[in-house]
Amino acid sequence: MQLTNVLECSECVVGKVTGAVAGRCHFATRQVARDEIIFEQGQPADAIWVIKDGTVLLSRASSVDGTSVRAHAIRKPGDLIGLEGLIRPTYADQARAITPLTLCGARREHIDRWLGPPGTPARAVLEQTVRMMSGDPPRAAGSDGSAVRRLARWLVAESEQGRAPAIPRQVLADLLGMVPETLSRSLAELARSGAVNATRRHIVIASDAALRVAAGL
Amino acid sequence: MQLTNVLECSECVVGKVTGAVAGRCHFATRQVARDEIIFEQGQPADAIWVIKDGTVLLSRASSVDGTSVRAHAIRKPGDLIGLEGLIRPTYADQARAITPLTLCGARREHIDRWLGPPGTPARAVLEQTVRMMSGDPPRAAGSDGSAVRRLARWLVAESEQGRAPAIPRQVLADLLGMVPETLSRSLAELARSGAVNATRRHIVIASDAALRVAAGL
DNA sequence: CGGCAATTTGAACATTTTCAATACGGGTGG
DNA sequence: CCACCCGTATTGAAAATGTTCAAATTGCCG
Repeated sequence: MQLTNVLECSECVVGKVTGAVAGRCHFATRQVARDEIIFEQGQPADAIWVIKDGTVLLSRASSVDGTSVRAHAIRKPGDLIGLEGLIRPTYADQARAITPLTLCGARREHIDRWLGPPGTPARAVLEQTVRMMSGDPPRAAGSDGSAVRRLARWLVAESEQGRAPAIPRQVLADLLGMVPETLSRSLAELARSGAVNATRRHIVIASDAALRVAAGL
Repeated sequence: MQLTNVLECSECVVGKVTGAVAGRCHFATRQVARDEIIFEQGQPADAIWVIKDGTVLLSRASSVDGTSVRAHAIRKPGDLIGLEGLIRPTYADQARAITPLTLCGARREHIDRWLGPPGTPARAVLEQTVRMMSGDPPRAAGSDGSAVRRLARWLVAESEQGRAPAIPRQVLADLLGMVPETLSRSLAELARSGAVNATRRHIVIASDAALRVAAGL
C-alpha cells in the first residue's frame, strides 16, 4: 500500500491535514522495539496510532472462546491502528511490532476533538465503517479446527434467536474456508448429534448446549 | 451487529446525521430482488449504499489471477457498501443480494458533497480507513488451493522489489491459514523449484517466472 | 562462541477434497 | 393445485493434502 517504508509527515494522514512540515505534527512520536506489544485486546482503547515506519501485526482471540489467538492482518506505514477506540471502550485486537517501529499517536480525547464534532457526516460514516471493520470475523481456515467445529462456532456467533442467517450453502462454505461438500457433511454431523435442525434453506439451532459442545466451548 | 433486521431512518447513519424523520432522508431508496447484483467488481464506483433491510454478500476475485471469486464478507442492515468509491474509481468487490433488499443510496458526487470538504480530519481518516479495509486480502483457507500455491500467491502479492516482508514464520503461517510445519514444507518446495531463496529471516524471490508458475498464474 | 528458541524434517495419521452419482425442493407451467 | 424439471445440495468412496507429534537442526542473540 505504500511505496517507501518510511512515512514522511508530508505523506501522513495527520500530517497532510494539519499541513505539518516534517516532524511538526501535534501527534506524539514513539519508538517501539521489535516484539513489543503496542496494545492488548480488551485493554481500554485510549490511544490511536499512525504507523510511520515498520510493520504491525494484529491478532485476535476468537470471540467465542478466549483461547487460540490468530493473526489476521498486518499493518504498514500510513495505516492507522487502534481506531476501534472511536466506537468502543476497548481494543478489538492485540497489536504487536514485528519490526522496530516508529509510531505517531494521540489519546482518544485528543483525536476526538481533532476529528471535529460528532454528528458530522464524515465522522458518522467513519464510525460506521470502523464498526463494520471490527465486526468482521477473519475468514476461517483449516488450521482453525475441524470443519464441524468451525461451522459450530460460526453458528454460535452468527445466529440470532436460534436461527442462522439464510445463506446459500455454497456461500457459507466459502466464508468458512471449505468446499460445499464438507459443509454438507459437517451440517449432517451437527444434525445427527442433535445440535441443529437443517432444511435446505434454513438452519435452526435445536440445542444450544450440544452446539457449544461441538464448537469446543 | 444489528438487533433488528430492518433499519429505521432514525437508526441509519445517514438518517441520524441529517436528523431525518422516517423516510425523509435525501438518499434514494431502492428495492433489490434476491440474487440481484448491486454492483460488479471493477465497475465504476459511482454510488454508495446503506443497507436498510436484508443481507448482502461481498465477493472478490483473487487480485492476482482473475479467476476464482470467493465470498469474503456479509453485510447487514446499517452497513455501508461501495465505500471504496471514495478512494478509487472502481468497486473492489462484487455485491450481491442474498435476500430481498432495501437500500438507500446516492451517487458519489452527492456523497462527496455531503461528507464535507476533503482535507478535514474526519474525512481524511475515513479515506485512510477505507483504503486499509479494501487493501486487506481475505485470510486464505484450504479450499483456496494447495499450501504451496497459497504461499506463492502471497509472495507475488506482497513482495516489493523481490523481497517479502520480514514476518516470522509462525505469523505468516497464520495469515495463510496453515500450520508452521506446512509453511516450512511449502517454502522448501518453492526453494527446490528455484522460485525463492529463503533464509530464516528473509525470503527473496529468485525467479519471478517460477514463482508465478507455482502460484498457478 | 555457546545456548536456545524457532524452524525444519520425518513418518504416521486424520481430515478434507475430489469426482461422480443421486436425492431433494422449489418454482413453473399446465 | 399438482406434476415435472432444474439447479442446489447430499452422499459415497478413493486419493490427495494437511496436521500432528517428536526429534533433529540451524541461525541468531547475547
